[in-house]
Amino acid sequence: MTGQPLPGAIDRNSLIELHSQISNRLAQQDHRYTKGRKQLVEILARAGQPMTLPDIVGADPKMARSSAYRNLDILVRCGVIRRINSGGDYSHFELAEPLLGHHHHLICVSCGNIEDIHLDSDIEHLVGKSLSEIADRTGFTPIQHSLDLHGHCARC
Amino acid sequence: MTGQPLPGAIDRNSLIELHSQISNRLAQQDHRYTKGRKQLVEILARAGQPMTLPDIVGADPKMARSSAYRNLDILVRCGVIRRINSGGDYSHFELAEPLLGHHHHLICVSCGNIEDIHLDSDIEHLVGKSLSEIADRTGFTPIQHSLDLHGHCARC
DNA sequence: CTCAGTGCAAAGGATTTGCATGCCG
DNA sequence: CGGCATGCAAATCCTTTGCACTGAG
Repeated sequence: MTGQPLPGAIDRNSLIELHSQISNRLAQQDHRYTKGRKQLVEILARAGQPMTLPDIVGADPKMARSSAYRNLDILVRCGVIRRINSGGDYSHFELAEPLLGHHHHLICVSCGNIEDIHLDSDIEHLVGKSLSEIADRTGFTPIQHSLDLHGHCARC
Repeated sequence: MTGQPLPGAIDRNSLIELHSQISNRLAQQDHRYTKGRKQLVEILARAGQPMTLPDIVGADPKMARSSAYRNLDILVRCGVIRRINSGGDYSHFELAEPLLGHHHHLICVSCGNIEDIHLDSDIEHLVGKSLSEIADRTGFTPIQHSLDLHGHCARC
């Protein structure tokens, strides 16, 4: 694997490799990697940060809202995209961690914007160990953890 | 301050003291601590874990949904209750951290249930330091952080 | 009397779904 | 051809809001 994850998956994997990975994942679940789905991935990859549905449709106005939601849902189920519920009006979507690297979020409670941040790997390790101990103890099967900082962004 | 927070605020503060604290907070913002609001707090305190609106109204069927939402909103604004958007159909509500103590969540992606967990204080300290460094660097003003473990609970 | 709080009913709005059509394999 | 994928429109359903009424001070 490569080292420190960077904002925007485009820098880590060429788009071609990215699409190829995703195509395989979809195929495993009997889904096609159609033009609309490819387009969703490219928009999110280009943005390099979580986007709302209006953001996404704004980036490609000829994309139908229902198709966007439907395809995002499929991509989420296939582990390609992650959905973040910030509590604002819209959910946010970003490329999943296997593609984007493990990271966390700054969530602005005023404007609802979300930005990616990265923690020191030592701390990540400690947190991970701590959480898996708790999971063991309670019979919980972990998938992922989220660590978000809520507050006011520099502009608000 | 008292030591390690316990599940269920009833164990830490007698209900009377709890109500008194909350009453003051509400008064500061020119709100009354009415019967309905008191009832909300008692239901959440008794549960000792995050509840959805149906849970809450189920615990007191004569409570009107709209009043419940309205009062929860006011209590959230006054820092008495915290709202958690897990991504399921309903939001969850629990007593805020000043009353319940700092803690985190196990979120079941199957059944949507949320359970409180507590982390080792050393780790909390490291995470807190790390996050405030990031906040400083980016001009972000932190209010709180959330650290949730997503996965499947023992029953699912 | 005043005005916040309450409950009912209705509206709002993000997200989902039904259905006819289009398109890739 | 067969069946998934798409887009439009309509439905869903959690949550908020309008409005008349009640009750505490």
